[in-house]
Amino acid sequence: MSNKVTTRFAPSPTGFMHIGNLRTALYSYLLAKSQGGNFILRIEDTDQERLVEGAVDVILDTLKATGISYDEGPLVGGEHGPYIQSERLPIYREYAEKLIDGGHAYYCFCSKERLDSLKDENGIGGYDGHCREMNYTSEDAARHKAEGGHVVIRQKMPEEGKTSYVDMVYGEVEIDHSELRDQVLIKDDGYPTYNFCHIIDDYLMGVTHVVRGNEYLTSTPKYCLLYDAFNWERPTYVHLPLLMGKDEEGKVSKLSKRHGAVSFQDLVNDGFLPEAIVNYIALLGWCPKDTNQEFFTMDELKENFSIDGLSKSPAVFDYEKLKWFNSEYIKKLPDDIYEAKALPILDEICEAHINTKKLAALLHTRISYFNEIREMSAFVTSRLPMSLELYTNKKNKTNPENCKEVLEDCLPLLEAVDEWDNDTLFAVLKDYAASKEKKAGAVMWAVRIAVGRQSVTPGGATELMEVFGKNESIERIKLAIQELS
RNA sequence: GGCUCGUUGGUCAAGCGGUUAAGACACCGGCCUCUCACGCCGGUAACACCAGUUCGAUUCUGGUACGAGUCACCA
Repeated sequence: MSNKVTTRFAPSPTGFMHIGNLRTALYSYLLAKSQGGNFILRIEDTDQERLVEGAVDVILDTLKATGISYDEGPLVGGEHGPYIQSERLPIYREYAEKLIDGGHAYYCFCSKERLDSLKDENGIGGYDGHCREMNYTSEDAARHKAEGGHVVIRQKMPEEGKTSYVDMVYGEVEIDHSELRDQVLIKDDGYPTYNFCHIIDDYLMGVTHVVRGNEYLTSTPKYCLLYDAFNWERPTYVHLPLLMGKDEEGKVSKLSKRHGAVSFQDLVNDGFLPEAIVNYIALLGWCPKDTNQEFFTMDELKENFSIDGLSKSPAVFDYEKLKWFNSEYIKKLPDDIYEAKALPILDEICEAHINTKKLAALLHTRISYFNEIREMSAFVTSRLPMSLELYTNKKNKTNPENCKEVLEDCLPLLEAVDEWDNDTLFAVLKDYAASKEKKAGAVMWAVRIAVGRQSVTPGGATELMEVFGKNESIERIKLAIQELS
């Protein structure tokens, strides 16, 4: 086994990629790649009750979209395969038996019902060591099983003393053995628990640095004990601060579905760019050294990543800042790529006479995610109900009365326009304003409100008219005059 | 409840014994402008608390408070 830094990402195929998991994958990947190391993808599908069809593809697709490539794993293979835990069952069984032989584990026959009865009203508590000294043999276990009984293998925790380890982020963590329960290693259905198989796999796959969420901080001593029982060298632990979400009341807790769109797919479906998502989450819990840079490509992240930039305290996922990052990425998109994403949405919601290309251009600097185009284009797809109040603007000294005048004056001028484009329209209205000794703004305001029918529009009066085309623009102005009468 | 970890503006965060305590998002103001946005300029706003160590603590130690995580035949 080489000394190369080796990390892994070991998700459960749950059917969606939680943004917190994605961040763990990112950091794990970056830790390896920042040191020229190896990155492994392993699928942890030992919970048969939670299997979801197509879930592995979701993981694979997400990693591909974000540019997190793995050196070993499903599809690409590698020297430590298989990389799907359900295909490694005999391995776990073998090692569990070694532990039993060594006196570090034992068969337990306690039924689920018995275990449940041991819990307190809060659901806390559990196994009481009932089968600890029974020394059931594998024959006993087989017989009990055949008779319809429950059989699991449990780890035998030391009764006294404590175990400690040094985490790269949190420093020394020490847990008293009295806190440790005899955890299940192999379940009744024959599958291993996470607590057991991840250790076997990490060891066998040569993982040097275990990067995972901080929810494992206090259970890690149990894993250390397992390494010790096998006489294996413990890996280096890098626990990550949790990603939190904030609810309406302002309470923070582990980021979850109740906090809104928290899966990578949700975000992408809403029109967030994978690069923007990666950039944002990279900075949630990590900060580069000696620089204030905030825009990072994946290559730049690899160059700059280091463990000592990791934070200890939990970070609240801020949707607003993600939106800002995304809008910056959208603005940087070349026009053709931007249009390829924006136009289909506009074409879907707009009638044929709308100049969607022009509208898309107006929207380019205004949206923070592509689906925002839908709400921002509502005024285009239908003639919004409006209040005449909108015609009143202090700065331009406009009000419903003088706006009506302006519109009546401009209507014939506009009807006479053949070249229906922004520059021509602008010139026409500007000339009109000059001839009447009005402020250009006053004229533009009247027309913009009449055409846009809302206070804030993506673009000025003449830009909107270009988007609407001559017919619709004239119709809207006529409607406005009617409403003002 | 036990145990573990954490605590710099509303949010992300720099800081690693002596600083006017960075920067970003959000927010507010100004400029630009046919509105909004973009862009540019500026502003409001923070070291949880109490002891101790020290000439000096945001930085080190202890305690308190608050927050979070964990205590599964889930990972």
